[in-house]
Amino acid sequence: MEKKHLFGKCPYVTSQKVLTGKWSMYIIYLLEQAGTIRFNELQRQMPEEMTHTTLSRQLKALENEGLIVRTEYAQIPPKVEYSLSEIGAKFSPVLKALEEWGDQYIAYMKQK
Amino acid sequence: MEKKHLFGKCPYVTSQKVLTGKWSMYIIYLLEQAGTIRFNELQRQMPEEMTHTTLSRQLKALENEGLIVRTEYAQIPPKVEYSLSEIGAKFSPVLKALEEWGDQYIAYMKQK
DNA sequence: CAGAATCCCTATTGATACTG
DNA sequence: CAGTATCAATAGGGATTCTG
Repeated sequence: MEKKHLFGKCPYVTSQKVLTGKWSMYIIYLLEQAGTIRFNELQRQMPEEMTHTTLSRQLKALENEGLIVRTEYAQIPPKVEYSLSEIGAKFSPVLKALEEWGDQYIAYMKQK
Repeated sequence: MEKKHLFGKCPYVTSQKVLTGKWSMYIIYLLEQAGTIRFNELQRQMPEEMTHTTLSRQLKALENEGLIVRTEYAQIPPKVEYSLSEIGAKFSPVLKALEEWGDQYIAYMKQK
């Protein structure tokens, strides 16, 4: 993923780029719910199947973008925890609005 | 684009799929601002260059997803207007939250 | 003016195997 | 456990050309 100059001038274009990853919104949501969560547990809680390769890449992308924090414990077997960064935590209102709209949208599409 | 079963159970996954298009957020934003807008005018107001082919595809995708309404006037030269649908208009709070967060994010990244 | 039809090209994803 | 490396498959965007 490796993006540069993500911070342009337009908040919409910027947000869109940050949220490019296919699972980014749900990852942020899970981190917000869990507070802190380990890699494998995160993978298990994803709504659809995904390989750890994919999850790993998305996490790294979000980390590079500054949204999440990765904490590695020097032990064997390895233990790595993820949580939201400060700016990542501020994404919360967006998630809230998104959840409400998403539910309305789902309901609306079902009735058709 | 042509997506099926966009309405799953999870509002986040659903939203993410709807917003997949590289320009979807900005298009919705422009339609919200303009109310009603013609194809070429829409293209001119996009923040970055994009061909009409690409814009056309994104608009069709958003139309298929029910977010926007396309009105065609039977005249020559053709005149087509786009506006938000009812469910599309309800996306407004998300845009608002997104704009705020995007600005914060841009400011945060600049200072680093 | 507002597309549709093509082709090309790249980014992203998925699958698999290997590692400390 | 939590990755990395590699390759194959795909989707999405961009450019060009043609149309009523």
